[in-house]
Amino acid sequence: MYSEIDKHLSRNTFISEGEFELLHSYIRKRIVRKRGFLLSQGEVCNFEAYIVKGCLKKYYIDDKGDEVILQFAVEDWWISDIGSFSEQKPSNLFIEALEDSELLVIDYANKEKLFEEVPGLERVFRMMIQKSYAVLENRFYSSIAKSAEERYLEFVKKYPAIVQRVPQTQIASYLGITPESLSRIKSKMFKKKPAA
Amino acid sequence: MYSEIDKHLSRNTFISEGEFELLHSYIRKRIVRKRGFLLSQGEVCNFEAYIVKGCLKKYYIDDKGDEVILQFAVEDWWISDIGSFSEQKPSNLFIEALEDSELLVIDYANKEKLFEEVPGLERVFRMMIQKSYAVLENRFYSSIAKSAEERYLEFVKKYPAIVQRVPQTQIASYLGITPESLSRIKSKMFKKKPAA
DNA sequence: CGCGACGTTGATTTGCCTCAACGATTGTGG
DNA sequence: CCACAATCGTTGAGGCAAATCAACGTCGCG
Repeated sequence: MYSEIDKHLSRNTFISEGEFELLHSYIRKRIVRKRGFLLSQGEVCNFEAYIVKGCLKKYYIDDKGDEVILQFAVEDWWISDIGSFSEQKPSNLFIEALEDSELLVIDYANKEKLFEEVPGLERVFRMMIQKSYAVLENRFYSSIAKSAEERYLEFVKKYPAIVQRVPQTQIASYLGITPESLSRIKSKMFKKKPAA
Repeated sequence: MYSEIDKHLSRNTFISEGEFELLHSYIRKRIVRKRGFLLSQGEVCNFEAYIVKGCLKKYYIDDKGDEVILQFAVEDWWISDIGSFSEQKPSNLFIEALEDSELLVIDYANKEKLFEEVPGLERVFRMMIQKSYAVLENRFYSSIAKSAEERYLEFVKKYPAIVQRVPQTQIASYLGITPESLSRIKSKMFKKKPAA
């Protein structure tokens, strides 16, 4: 049950057996059923969740009442509202399971304690978030500079697994376009280059 | 000369006199004249820079040869290409001074050493980047879900000082619209609600 | 079995871009 | 110190990518 997260966290830094045990004592397992919520708007996000199995989405509801999907997350990813978590203030976001999911969660207090007792992990988490920051920057660059079609192609290339697992409507929302537009983009692509 | 950065870094964590001195020995002052470059495309970003005085922009050049501005930074902010810095690989970005600027910079090796010797600062920097992440997330949400006009209003509200200091063309680039569009947006706003 | 979610397609609208021209301001070299 | 160039902001005309509104077939789930 812990093997994946252990491997995930020790990718760049040595962590001893004892430290792993400490880590395990600070995290707990959590199951969320399809359509279940890990976080709802208005709550303080009190966790960072590592996904052992399953698929979730993070989104907010815009003025028009539509979902705007910000992130999909599958196995071996983390999901959280970092802003809400790190400042311990209410979130505007929802995190909802798209499939039955199995998570390992750590809460704010335990994360603090863990860093005190295993300083090496503070480094690991700092590097993780630096990496996330760079990824988000790249996504941001695409979103301002590229057309809907380019963004879709990029998405398919980057996350082929998610394209399989998630309905098209939701991918459209993630890309910031309407489902109708995505449908048209796909049919146009298909005419141009009949499958690879 | 160090008073601002000391205050900045000790906002959330206690740092002793001796630790501050260590910090000062690892950073160095740097002056960049208006239109001077702190980073150019192709270089590895080997610094994180704290702005004591001045104003800079970070941008890349898109396929059409246009500047796409990703960040403005003024006094008491940090600027760097985090992706390039943390992975020590070439950057796609430029960082250029919009005014004569005075910076305090720390390079990769010194930052590592500093964290080893003052673990409390690892925490400070982790929190800083978490904060930056949250800010970037918010900006990203706006860019996919909001109209040009909404984004401009948001910008004016959030960074009134920058609106004063930076030409409109550059703000347009930051907002992901053309200067012409921004001009029209402003004139339309002015008709609707003749100043506040 | 029936209802709601999903995907597709068509007609129309719209927000923003592109291209172009022009006046005002800033900065610079002779 | 002036002249000229470059930068900046504005305005107009026309075009295009994607949104909106609407209708319809399919599928899977309760």
